[in-house]
Amino acid sequence: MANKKRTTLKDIANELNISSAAVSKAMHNDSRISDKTKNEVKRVAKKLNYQPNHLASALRKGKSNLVGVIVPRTNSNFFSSVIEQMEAVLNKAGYNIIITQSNESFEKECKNIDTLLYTQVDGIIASMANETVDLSHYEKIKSNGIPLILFDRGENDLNVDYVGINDYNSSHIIVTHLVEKGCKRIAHIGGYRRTRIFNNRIKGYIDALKKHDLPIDDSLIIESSLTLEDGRREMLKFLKLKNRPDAVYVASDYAALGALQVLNENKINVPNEVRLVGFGNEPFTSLVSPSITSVAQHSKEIGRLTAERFLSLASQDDLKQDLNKLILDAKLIVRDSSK
Amino acid sequence: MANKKRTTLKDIANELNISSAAVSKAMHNDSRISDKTKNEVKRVAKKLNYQPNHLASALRKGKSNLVGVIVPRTNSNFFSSVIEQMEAVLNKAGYNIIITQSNESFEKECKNIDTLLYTQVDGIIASMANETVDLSHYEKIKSNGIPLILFDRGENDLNVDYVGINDYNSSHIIVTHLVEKGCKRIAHIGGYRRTRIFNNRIKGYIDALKKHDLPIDDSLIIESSLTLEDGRREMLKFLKLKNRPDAVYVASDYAALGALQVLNENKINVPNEVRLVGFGNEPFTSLVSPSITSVAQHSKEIGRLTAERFLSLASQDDLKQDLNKLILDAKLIVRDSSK
DNA sequence: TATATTTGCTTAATCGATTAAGCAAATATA
DNA sequence: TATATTTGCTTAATCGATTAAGCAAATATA
Repeated sequence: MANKKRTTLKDIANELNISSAAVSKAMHNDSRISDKTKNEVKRVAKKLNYQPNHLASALRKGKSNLVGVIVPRTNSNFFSSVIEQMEAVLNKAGYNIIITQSNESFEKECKNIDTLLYTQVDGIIASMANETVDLSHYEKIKSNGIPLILFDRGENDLNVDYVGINDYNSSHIIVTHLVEKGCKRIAHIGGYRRTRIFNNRIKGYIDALKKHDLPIDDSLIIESSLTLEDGRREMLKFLKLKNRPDAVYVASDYAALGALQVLNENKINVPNEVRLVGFGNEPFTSLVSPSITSVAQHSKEIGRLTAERFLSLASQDDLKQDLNKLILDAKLIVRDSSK
Repeated sequence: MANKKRTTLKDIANELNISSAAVSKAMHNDSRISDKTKNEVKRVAKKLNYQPNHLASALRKGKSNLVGVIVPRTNSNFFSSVIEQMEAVLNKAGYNIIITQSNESFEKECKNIDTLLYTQVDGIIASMANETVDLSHYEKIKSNGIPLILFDRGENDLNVDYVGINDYNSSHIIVTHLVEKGCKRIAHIGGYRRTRIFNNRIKGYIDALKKHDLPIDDSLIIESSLTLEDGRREMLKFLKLKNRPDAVYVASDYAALGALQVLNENKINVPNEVRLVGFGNEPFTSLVSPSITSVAQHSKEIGRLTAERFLSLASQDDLKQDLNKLILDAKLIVRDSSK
C-alpha cells in the first residue's frame, strides 16, 4: 500500500521527544548535537523512510540547488555531450540540472526561461536558439540576480560569461588544410551572418582566403539555415556554375551531408574532384562514405568549463557579471572527404 | 544593476495597503475580489516585476506541477522526439518537465530518481536503463504515492502503466517482409533477453521463422549490447560462416549501421547478396548508402500517450496503479537495404 | 570556590504563498 | 422595516525545514 503521508522532521522529533530543530541539526551533523542524539535521529529517519522536502529547505535557504540548462535541441551529439559533462561537474558540487529545449524557437526559449525562473533555479546555462535576436528575456535572468552563462551560441551584448570555440580561427584551419591539398576555388556554405558564430566563420573564411592570396568570389559564399536540404540545394547550384569549386567548406555537418549526397549522386569523386569539410564532428561524419572531414568542438571541455564558471559565480557574495570569454581552439578531424 | 530582492505578494500588498491574502486571491481571479482591486494588483505586480515563488506555492499546495522524466540518453532521435511531444501535452496542462539521463547506468538511474523525488515532482515518466534488473528504486517512487509511467523499456513486475510498441509483432512484420523478398536464412542480432523488449523481439523472430516454415539456426541468433561495434563484430562472424545468412535483422539501427559498414567493406552487395533491416528509424538510416530499412516506433504517439496517462492518474483522488499496457503497432519503413 | 566557557538542546521566527474562518458593509429579499 | 444573503476584504494558520537567540546543565579555568 502506498504510504501517502511523507515523514517530516516533526515525525522524527515526536518519536524521540525532542524538538524538530534538534532533528534538523542532527541530520546536518551540527557540532552542538551529541553523537547519541545524532545516531538516534538517523536511526529513526531510516526507520520512517524520511526524505527531506526540498521545497521547504529551498524556500527557507533561498537556494534551490538547481541549475537550469537551455539548449536548442538535445538530440545532437554536441549538446548531449556538453550536458553530460556539465551534469557530472555540477552533481559533484551538490547541484542538479533541469534540461529544457528551445527547438530553435524564440517563443519556446522565452517560456523555458520563465519556467526555470519560476522553479527558482540558482542559475542558468544556455545556448541560444537560432531565431533569437531580441535579448530581453535573457536580461530578465540577469535582473533576477542569478548567474547566466552562455555557450556555443552566445551574444556579446549581454555582458555575461561565454564559453565556445574560436569560430574565426576554425575557418582559417579549414581553409589552410584545403589549400595544402591544392585547392584553389574554395566555396563556403555558411549560416546566417546575424548569428555571431556563423558571422565569425564567414569572416574567418574570407580572411583566410586573402591570407593565401586566393580571390574572393561572392558566388561561392552562401548564407542558409544549414539543414541537410540547404546543403543539397546549394551544392546543386555550385555544380551548375561554369567555374565549379574544387572544395566546399560547410558550416554544419548536416548541410555537409546534403552536399555529399548530391556529389555522390552526380558521380563526382570526393575528394579528388571536390574536397568537402563539415563542422561539428557529428558521429555520422565518420559513418558515411566517404567519411566527412569535420571540426570537433570540445563538447566535454565546454560542459566542464560552463559548469565551473557557474560554480565560481554562485560562490560570489555579490554577483557581478561581465563579458568574460573562454575561447577554445577547435580541432580539425581529417577524414576521407578531404584527403 | 541587479535587483537582488525579488518582489513578493507582501510588497504588492504594502503598496496598495491591503492584505497579502487579498493580493494572492486577486492574482488568481478569485470571484470574491472586486474588479477594481484585481486591476490595481495586476498593475502593481507588473510595475514591480512580480514573479511568483514556485517553492512557496508548491510547498503550501503540496503540488509542484513538475513531472520528472528519465531516459537512457537524450541524444537519440526516438527519446528526444518522445520528450518533445510529452512536454507539449504536459505544458498545456500546466506542468513542466525535468529531463534526466541515466546513460544506461543503474547507479545513475537510482540517483536520478532520488533527485526527482527530492525535487518533489508530481510524477515520473521513465524508460529503463539497460543495466537495470533490480527494481527497488522504482518501488520507492510507487511508495511515495506519485504516478509512475514507463515507456519503451518497461517491466511488468512493477504493475504500473506502460506505453510501447508491439515488439513481438514487429519481428513478425520484418521476417515476413524478408521472406517475401525471397530470403531463406535470416539472422538476428538482438539485445539481451533479460530486457523485456529485446526478449520479445527474439521470440517474435523465432515464431515468425516457424510460421514461414524456416529452420531455426542458433548460430544465427546473437545477443549483444547493440552498439555499432557489436554490429560490426557479429556481422564479421556471420561472414565467416560456411553457410552465410542472406538477411540480417538487427534490433537497433546503430548495430545495423555497424553491420552495413562491414558488408560494404567486404564488397558484399546490399540488398542483393544480403538484405539488412534495423530498428528505431534513426535519421541516419535514410542518409547512409544504401539506406537502411528500419522500424518506426511512433515516438510522438508514445510521448502523447504517456503524458495523457500521467494527467489521468494525477487527477485521481486516490491513486491506484495497475499494470495497464498501451501497445502500438510499429511501422516498417522499407529502404534500399532490403528492396 | 567563583566565574567563564562549552555543550546540548529549545523556542520562536522565518522563507512566500495559500486558504479556512470570519467580520463588516453593502445589497437583496420578505 | 427587519432579516438574509452577498461582497470584499482581513486574520491567522499552514506547508516543512532552517536558524538566530537563548537557556540550563555540565565542564573548564582562574
